[in-house]
Amino acid sequence: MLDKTFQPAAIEPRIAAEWEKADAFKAGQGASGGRNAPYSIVIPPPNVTGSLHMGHALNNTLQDVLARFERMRGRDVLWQAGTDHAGIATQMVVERQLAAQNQPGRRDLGREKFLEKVWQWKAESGGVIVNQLKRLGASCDWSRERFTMDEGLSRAVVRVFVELHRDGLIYKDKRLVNWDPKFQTAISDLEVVQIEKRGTFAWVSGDPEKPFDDAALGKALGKDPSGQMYYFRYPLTEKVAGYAPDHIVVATTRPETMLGDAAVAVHPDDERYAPLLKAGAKVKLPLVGREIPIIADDYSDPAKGTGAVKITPAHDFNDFEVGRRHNLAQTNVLDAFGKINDEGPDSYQGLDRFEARRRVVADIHALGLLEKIEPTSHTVPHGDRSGAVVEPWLTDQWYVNAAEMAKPAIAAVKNGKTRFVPERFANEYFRWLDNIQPWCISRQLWWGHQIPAWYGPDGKFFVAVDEAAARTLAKAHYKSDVELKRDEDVLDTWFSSALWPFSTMGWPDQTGELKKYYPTSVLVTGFDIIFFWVARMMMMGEHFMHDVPFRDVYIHGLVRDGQGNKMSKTRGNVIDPLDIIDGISIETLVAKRTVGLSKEQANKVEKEVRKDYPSGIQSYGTDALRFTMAAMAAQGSDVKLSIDRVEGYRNFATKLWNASRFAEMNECVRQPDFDPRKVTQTVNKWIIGETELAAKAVTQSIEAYKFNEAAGAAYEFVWGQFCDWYVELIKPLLMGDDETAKSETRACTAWVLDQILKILHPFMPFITEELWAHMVEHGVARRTMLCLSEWPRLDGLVDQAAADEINWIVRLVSEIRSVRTEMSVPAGAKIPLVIVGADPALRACANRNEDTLKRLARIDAITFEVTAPKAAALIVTGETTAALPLTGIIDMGAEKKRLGKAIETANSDLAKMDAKLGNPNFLERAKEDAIEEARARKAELEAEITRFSAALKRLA
RNA sequence: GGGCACUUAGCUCAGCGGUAGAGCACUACCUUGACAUGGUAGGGGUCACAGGUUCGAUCCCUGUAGUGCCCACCA
Repeated sequence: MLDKTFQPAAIEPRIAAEWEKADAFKAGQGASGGRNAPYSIVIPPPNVTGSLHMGHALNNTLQDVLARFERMRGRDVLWQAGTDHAGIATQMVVERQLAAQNQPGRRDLGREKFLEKVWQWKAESGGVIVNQLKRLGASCDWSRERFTMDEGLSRAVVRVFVELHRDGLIYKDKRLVNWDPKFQTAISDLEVVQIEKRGTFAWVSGDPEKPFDDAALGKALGKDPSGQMYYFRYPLTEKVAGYAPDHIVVATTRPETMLGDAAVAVHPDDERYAPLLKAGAKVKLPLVGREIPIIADDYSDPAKGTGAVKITPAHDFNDFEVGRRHNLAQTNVLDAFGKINDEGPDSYQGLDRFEARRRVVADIHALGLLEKIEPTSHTVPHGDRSGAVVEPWLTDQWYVNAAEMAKPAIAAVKNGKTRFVPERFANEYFRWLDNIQPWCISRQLWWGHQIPAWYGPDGKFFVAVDEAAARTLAKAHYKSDVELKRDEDVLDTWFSSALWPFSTMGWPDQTGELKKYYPTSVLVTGFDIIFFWVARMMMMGEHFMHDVPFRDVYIHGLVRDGQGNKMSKTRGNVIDPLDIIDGISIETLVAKRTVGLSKEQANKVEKEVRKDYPSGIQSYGTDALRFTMAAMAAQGSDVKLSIDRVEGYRNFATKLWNASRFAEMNECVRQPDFDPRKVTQTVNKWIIGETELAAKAVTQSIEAYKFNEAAGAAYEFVWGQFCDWYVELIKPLLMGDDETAKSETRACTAWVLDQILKILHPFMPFITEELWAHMVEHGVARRTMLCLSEWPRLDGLVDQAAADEINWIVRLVSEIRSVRTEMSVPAGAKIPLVIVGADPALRACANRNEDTLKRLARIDAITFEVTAPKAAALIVTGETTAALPLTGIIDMGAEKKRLGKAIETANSDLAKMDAKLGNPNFLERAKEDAIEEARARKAELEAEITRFSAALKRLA
C-alpha cells in the first residue's frame, strides 16, 4: 500500500539507485532499444569548483525534460556529461585552501608541485557538482563523463591549437590587452565588466576659499580614486604666436598614465589650437620632463574636455591606435602588479597605480599645473573574477583571428543550419560576431592547457603537438639541436569549452559517436554565455567538423528570487536548490546565508531570512522543484522563483500520489489486453479522449520548447480533468453492481494513470517512476522502468458524443453547486432536482447519469416536468433548463436577486452581440466562423434571458 | 550614445485579432469512503498611456512614460 502522503526523501535515493543499476541512461538505447534516430545534447559543463545553484537546476531540468521525453519516444539519447576545469576559479580555490591551511603558496611550491595540489583537490572535491546534478535526476550518460583537462580532451586542444596556428588563425602579437593586476594575467574582452563610477568632488584653481591641500586631495582621491576628472596644464616648450597661454590643458580620469604620455592630440580643424599645430609646438611633460609633440588627429573631439587629449599609447586602447598612426613611443609605466615600473620617475617607482594617482595629482598641483577637478561619471573596467580594476597593458599574447572564424559561424545561423529559440537571440549573436575583436587566448596561469609552443634561444618559437615534434622543427630551422623552452602560459578556459561538442565524442579520432551524435540536437543554455561559449563552439565546430555543433540553441533566462531580484550573496536571497529538495532549519539557513558577510550585512540578511522563512524551508522534493522550473520557464523570460510556487507543485505531486492511492484501493489494475478503443462506458470514452488531447498538447509543447505550456497542460489534465472529474464520476460505477462496467472502469483508470505517469515523467521523474513500479504489486509486472517505457502515441480516441455528455454533466453539476451555495443550502443537505421540458434524448441522458448527478450535486431525486415548479431556483445550461424546488429553504429575495443579476449579465453580453451583428461591415467582412459564433452566442443568450425572465415572473 | 525586451487580478506571471486566464494570496462553507499538502463556491482586471490600422485591438503599427537587460564610449 502507498503511504498516505508522498515523502520525496523516502523514494528519491532508491529510484536514483535503480536507474543507475539498470544503466538506464546509457547512450545507445532508448524505449525501442535505440533503434531509432539519435538524439544528443552536451551538458554545459559546470565548473569543477562549482556547487549546484538555481541556474543549474533550471538548465538541467530543461535538458532532462528533453532527454527523458526523447528517450521515451524511442530516440537513442546521448546526454553528454562532464565538468570544466575553470582556470582562474579553480586556481583561486586551491590557493585559498593552501592559505587557509597555512601551507606554502603557489609561488613557493612552484608550478609542478602546485598543479599536483590542484589535481589532488580535483580528486577529492571535484565530484561535488556531479553528485548534485544526479540528485536533480539529470539523466546524463554518467559513464561517459568527461573533464576538459582529461587526456583525450587535452589532445583535442593541442591539435586544434596546432592546426589553427598552421592556418594562420592563431598568432602571437604584441598589443594592448586587458590586464588583471590581481591575478597578473591577461583576460579577454568578455571577462571585463564595466562598473559605473561617479565622483562628487569639485575644485577650481585659484579659489582662495577652497585651497587644494592634503585634506582636499584625500577627499578627491580618498578610498576610490575613480569618478573624478583632472585637468592638467602641460607647459609649452616655447611661446607660440597667436596662442595666448603658455600651456595646453588636458583632462584625464587616470592621472598616473600621464607618466607614459607620448603626445597631446588636437583636432586638425580646431581653430583654438591651429597656431600650435602650425608652429609644430611641443609641450614639456610635467614630472617626467620629456618633450612630447602636439599632433593633429581626428580622434580628438573638440567638443569633449578641452579638445586637447593626452595620448598614452601603452595604456589606452584608443591612444594605442593614435600612437600607431603617428609612430609614437609606447612607454609602458606599469608592471604586472599595477605598480609604476622603472620607466616612471625615480620617486614613483614601485608605487601602486592608485597611490601614484594621488602623487601625480599632488605633485602637479605643487607645480601650479592643476587647473581643476570635476566630478564625473564614467565606467571603469573590472576583471569579472578578481573584481580588480583592469589595466590596458602592452604584452605579447596569443590571439585567435576571431573575425575570420566568425564568418562560417554567422553564415550557419543566417542560413538556418542552427536555429536560436527564441529567435531574437540570433540578433544578439550576429551583433557580437559582426564586430568581433581578436580573441586573446593566453592566460598567465598554471592551471589549464599549456600552450604547445616551444622557444629556441633566439626567441623563435615552434608550435607542435609535443616537444619531440617541436624539436624536429627546431632542428630543421637551426640545423642543430638547441635547448627549447615551452611557453609557460595556458589557454583561456573557454578555448577547450569551445571544442566540447566534438572533443567529448572522441575527436580528433573519427569515432562512431561523432558519426552518430554530431551535430547534437540541441544546446540548452543561458543568454549570459552566448558569446563566451555558444559563438565559440559554432566557430570551432564549423572549422573542424565542417558542420554546426547543434541544430537548435534554446536560450533560457536567469533564475531570480520571488520579487525579481538577482540572487546574490550580499543580498542574502540565494536559494539553494538542495534546500528546497531536502528542507533546512531556520538556524542552519541563517548561518548559511550569512557566512562570509560583514556583521552589518549579516544582520540585515538574517532579518530578511527570518521574515521570509520563519520556520526554515521544508522539504519539497526534487520533483516539485523541477516542475516549478519547467512551469516557470516561459520562452525568453527570467524565472522568478518563489517557495509558494514550489509548494503548489509539491501539492500537485501529493495529489497525483493520492489519485494513485485511490486507484490502488479500488483495485484499478493494469490489464495487458486493455484496448482504449473498445470501452463502452461514456465516462471512460471521455477520459480516454481527454488523455489523447493532453498527451498531444504535452508532446507538441515540448517539441516547441514551450516547457511552461507542456507542464501546464499536464497539470490541468491531471488535476482539473482526471482528479476533479473522472475520479468523482467513476465512483458510482466502482461502487455499483454492474460488474462489467466496474471491471472496464478499473482497467481504464489503470490505463489512464499509466499515460499520466508517462506524460509527467520528464518533469517529475522520481514520483512517477515510484508509482509506476508500485503498481506492480497488484498488476502485471512491469517489463521496463518508466524512464524506458514508450511515450503515449494516441490518436483517434476522441468520442465527441461522450465528450458532450460528460460536459453536460459537468456544467449541470457546477451550476447546481453554485446555486446551492448562493441559496445557502447546507452543504450536506440533499435536495430534489426537476428537469424541465426535457426531450426523450435528454431524459435518457439524465437517467443514464442519475447516480452521478445525485452524488456529485447532492440530489435525492430527479423528476421531469413540463414547466418549472413555483418557489424553485432556476438553472439554465445550454439547452437544459432545470429547477431546484427549495420550498422552505429558498430565500425568495435571494433568488430574485440572483435571477436579476443573471439577466443583467446576459443582457449586457447580448447587447454586445447585437451591436456586432447589427454592423453591416461585420457581416460583410468578418470570417464566416466569427459570424456563426456570434449568431449562436446571441441565440443562446436570448434563450437564457427568456427562461430566466419567466422564472422571475413566476416568483413575482 | 546604440540595440533589445517588458508594462495584464493584491503578488508572480501565462495568453491572444472575435465571451480576459493560472498559481499563490483573499472570502464563505465543508473533516463526504484518494487527498485538509484537500474539496466546493466566490470576490477581484477601462490588459501602462495616446494615436493609427481593422468590421472588430489587451493582441498588429507609431509615439509617450516607466522598468529591466545587452553592447559601446568616456577627455
